[in-house]
Amino acid sequence: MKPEAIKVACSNCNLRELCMPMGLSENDLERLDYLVTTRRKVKRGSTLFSNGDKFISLYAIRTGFFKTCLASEDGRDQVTGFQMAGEIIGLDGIVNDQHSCDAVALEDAEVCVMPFDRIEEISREVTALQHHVHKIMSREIVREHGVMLLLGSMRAEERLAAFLLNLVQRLHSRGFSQTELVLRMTREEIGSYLGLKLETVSRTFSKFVDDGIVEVKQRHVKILDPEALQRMVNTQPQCH
Amino acid sequence: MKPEAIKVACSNCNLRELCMPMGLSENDLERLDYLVTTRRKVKRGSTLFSNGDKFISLYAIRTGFFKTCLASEDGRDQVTGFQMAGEIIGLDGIVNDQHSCDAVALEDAEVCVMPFDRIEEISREVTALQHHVHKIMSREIVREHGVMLLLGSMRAEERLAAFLLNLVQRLHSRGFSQTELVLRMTREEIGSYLGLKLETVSRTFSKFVDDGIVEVKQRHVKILDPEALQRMVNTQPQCH
DNA sequence: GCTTGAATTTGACTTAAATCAAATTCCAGG
DNA sequence: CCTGGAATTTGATTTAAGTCAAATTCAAGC
Repeated sequence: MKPEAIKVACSNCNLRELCMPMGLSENDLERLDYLVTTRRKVKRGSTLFSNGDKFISLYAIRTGFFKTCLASEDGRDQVTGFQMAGEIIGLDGIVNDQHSCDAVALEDAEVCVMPFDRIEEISREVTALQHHVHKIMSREIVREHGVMLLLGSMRAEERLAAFLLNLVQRLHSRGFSQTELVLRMTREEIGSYLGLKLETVSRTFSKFVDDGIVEVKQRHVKILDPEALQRMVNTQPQCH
Repeated sequence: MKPEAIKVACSNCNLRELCMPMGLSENDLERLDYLVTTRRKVKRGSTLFSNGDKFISLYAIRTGFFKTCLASEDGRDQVTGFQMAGEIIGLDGIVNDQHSCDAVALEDAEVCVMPFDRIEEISREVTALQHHVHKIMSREIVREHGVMLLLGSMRAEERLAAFLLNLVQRLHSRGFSQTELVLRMTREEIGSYLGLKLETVSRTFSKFVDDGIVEVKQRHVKILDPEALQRMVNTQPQCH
């Protein structure tokens, strides 16, 4: 796995607004260019890092789509998240200096490699970066709270609705359509993330189609009635 | 809510090993005493902070027991964690400068108030603190991964077994018994955390008692067969 | 353009947990 | 010590999702 030896500059990357703190001075911006040492390409299906790997770097996703998943000793497998361009991956590794999950590319991807000791070094000097790192970690904690709410108290339809809305919202903030998306993952991976079996995911998609809420052609999804999805997520099922 | 005006020193606190980084120089240790501005007492049943409150400080729990919970717009409620002495609470607030969950004391408690701007300031100068803050946040992320696995793929018995083992393990590392514990929360709160209804929690406790795995007298639990619990967590149900 | 294996859909049936309901136990406060 | 409300337990029943199985669609490689 030979890292590409491209010299990289965050300062003129078009994902800057997603990865990096805003409103930096010229001088600080220059410092940040030293965060990313190299880029690394990850082929679809291969792992960026695996459970047990030594933790060295965080990764900013430049292109492509990842899943992170946890495998317990027995065969159980839980997808803990799906990550797309502009998002940071690898935070799980900090606490024990080794990764505790697998990060698998669901399509050919490229990431910016940011050695964590360098992140720590620069954030001692650039306050905006320090804030930013803290916010990224806090955001991940809050996201996971949301997933706990989903897994702990929602029914299958609500889970899938929340999942679809979350995906299009993130895609939309990256300039993609608010109503159409291509799923990068299988029904089984969606199911693992949502705590459902793949058959249930498939059936729930079919139900949405019957109800005229979405159109589904394989992995292509068009959302016809976003409000209906939103209502499912917001509304407690039925109060008897 | 008048904060107590006690001068506080982490350097001779007996929870130091749980809250604070290890192996500091005399000099650095002294700096850390400026982290905690005040202590605050929280009565059983009242909140340390609520969803929407402005985020100012992290809190180190000195005594007592908390739950954090998320309330969605509809009535749904999800307990996202239980926290005990030596643990840090409030990380959810960093990302949006306001808290996104409620922290409720389940018994009379006292916390050390650590203004976050001061944490950031000192961690720019004391590298060990910087590392420590990062590790604490990463640990929370990894903990939540584990909860996702639990909620996404475990059956009721496995969830409760994992819950009990986690509690005694944390209590044990605080010098308490490895086999006996007093639950600080109701069956309903346990259920909310585990994604189960309170009746299911109660039934599962009863089953464990029938099987001779635990003794339960109200909130007092004695674990008779920890290995049995461990097997439940480790072992995939039955492979047909 | 076939072929093959993977992914997906759909149906029939089962089951774990939820729901509804009632009885019991336990405290906290008068 | 007694009382009332909350917490807990237990039982009967329902239901959402899981399981098992088969058919269908799709996509990648020859």
